[in-house]
Amino acid sequence: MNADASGGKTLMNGNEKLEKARERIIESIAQNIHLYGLTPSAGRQYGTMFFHNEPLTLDDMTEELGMSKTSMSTSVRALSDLKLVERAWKRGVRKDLYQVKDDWYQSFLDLFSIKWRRSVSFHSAAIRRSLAELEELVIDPAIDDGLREEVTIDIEKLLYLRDYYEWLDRLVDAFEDHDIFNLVPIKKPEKDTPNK
Amino acid sequence: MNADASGGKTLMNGNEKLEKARERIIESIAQNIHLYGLTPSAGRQYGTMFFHNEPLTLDDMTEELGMSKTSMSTSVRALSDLKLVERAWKRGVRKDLYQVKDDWYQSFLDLFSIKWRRSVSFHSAAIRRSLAELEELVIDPAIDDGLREEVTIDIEKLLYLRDYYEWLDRLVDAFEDHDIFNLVPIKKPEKDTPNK
DNA sequence: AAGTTCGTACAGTTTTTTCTGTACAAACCA
DNA sequence: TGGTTTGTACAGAAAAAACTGTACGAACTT
Repeated sequence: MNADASGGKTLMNGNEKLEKARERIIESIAQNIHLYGLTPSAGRQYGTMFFHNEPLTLDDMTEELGMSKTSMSTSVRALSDLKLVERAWKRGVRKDLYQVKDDWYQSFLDLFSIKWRRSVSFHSAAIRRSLAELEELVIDPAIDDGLREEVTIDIEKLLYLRDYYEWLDRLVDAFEDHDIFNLVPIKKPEKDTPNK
Repeated sequence: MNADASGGKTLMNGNEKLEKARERIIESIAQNIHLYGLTPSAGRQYGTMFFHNEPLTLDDMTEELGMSKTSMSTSVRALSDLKLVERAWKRGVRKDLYQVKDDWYQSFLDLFSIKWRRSVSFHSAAIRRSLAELEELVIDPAIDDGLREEVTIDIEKLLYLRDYYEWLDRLVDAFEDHDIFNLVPIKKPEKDTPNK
């Protein structure tokens, strides 16, 4: 079991060490993926795929994670919806193959875009409607002055919100268009240059 | 009940209209607050506070939302942790008073900062550790070449992640320092200027 | 066309989260 | 000091979410 031929100070062999180092990262992803609105299981799935150098099938994942194929199917779909994972092809393989997208910067931008764009348009629609209603209400001569004042205050608030979501929309634009990299540049493009 | 003195085309009176307009916004917030990691209930609580022009006590919220005081207490804490809500004081009132922070831009930046900063440092720590272990492992003469190659690949991956989180950290800086407003400016500062 | 294989819809179960009521400590009041 | 009032910890109930097994349609094989 613990036979260790080398004169090292550890009881673990090399494979175990590698596995442990990977496991730590995977667990770290699992614990933080809630920021992406995903479950720890999906995070573990992602992490597993991340360290596999070949694309995986649903059956592979079932094997690796000891979970049902149904679960693998649903969570790989969730990962794909957020563009964290993409399909791959390999000739001769009939099963669907999946692999992680390797550009994490882009994945982050995609996440941001998908999540917040949806939110902005949802909110904007609600604000537009309520604003229209209140602007109609405020000029209604039949309402009393106390109410009119309340309505006026609410209109102010909604105008503020409208501006805010308009700003948020432009922020998403800046992410989508990669303008954000002008403000916060990526240091090392892809390859690391030797010696500084 | 539906006595409507005005000659309007609606059956609702002014108060109902106002209430409906508010309700739409509140529900919109409730449906989207999951982006902040909060429950719809907390969102409704926030929305209710948003339209109240006076700070609210826990008992007020219990009244407004028909939920237990315990729930109000826990979710107002969650809202405070994300700096969406702050305590207020009013002389003569013994109870704790809460109100929404009125700067949504700042709230957004706070959220971003709180959520992602924590994530970055968590990930970075894991990466540092695993990287150290693997760099020790890769120079171990006792491991075979197949394993060494795998370890080398993983080290590459971890270096990539390290760069990525370093970038994310700088991105959070840019938000915290308000540099983001240089890239995506707020249009109307606070007050809306009449006639452009 | 019959037989496989694969992915997912769906219903039911397990697990997790949210919510409530009770209980109690701290602060205030008289 | 004894009596309120206020906020929250905690245990249990209710609600929601995650997960599994079965079933089935679609695509491929022969």
